[in-house]
Amino acid sequence: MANWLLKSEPTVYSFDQFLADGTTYWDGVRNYQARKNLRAMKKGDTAFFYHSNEDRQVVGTAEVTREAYPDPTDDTDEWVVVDIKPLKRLVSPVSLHQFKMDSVLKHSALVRQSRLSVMPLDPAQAKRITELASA
DNA sequence: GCCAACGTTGGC
DNA sequence: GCCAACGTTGGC
Repeated sequence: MANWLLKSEPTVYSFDQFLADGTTYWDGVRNYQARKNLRAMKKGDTAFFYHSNEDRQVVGTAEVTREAYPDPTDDTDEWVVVDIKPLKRLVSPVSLHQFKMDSVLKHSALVRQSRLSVMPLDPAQAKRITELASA
């Protein structure tokens, strides 16, 4: 089972809204690398939910419930979405600053490729986020 | 609000 | 196919 990180601006779509919705499709991806990652997501995979801009921290987890299918908000049929449902809110959110300070997480795509919105995490990185989140 | 990083577009 | 111009993202 793979681990992913999804970015969202809290003013556009927050984790609170996601919890209220119960499920959502992850739309609006218009970047080839992000699309490649979306297509690689499998049902049952875990995704960490990161608030960009104002918040700049990982605030919760989600599970992939449906693999990539055409983005309903896209007329060109070129882009895809996945369905996800919330798992839980983190006890302690993990900030971008913590990522940069951490010997494992500083190598993650979140730090190295700040503009990528859908990115993979390796097992060590996912484990480390979980550790920090429950501390 | 500014700016760096980076992706896309279009002229040649 | 190259590269300058431009637009967008996201951290600070």
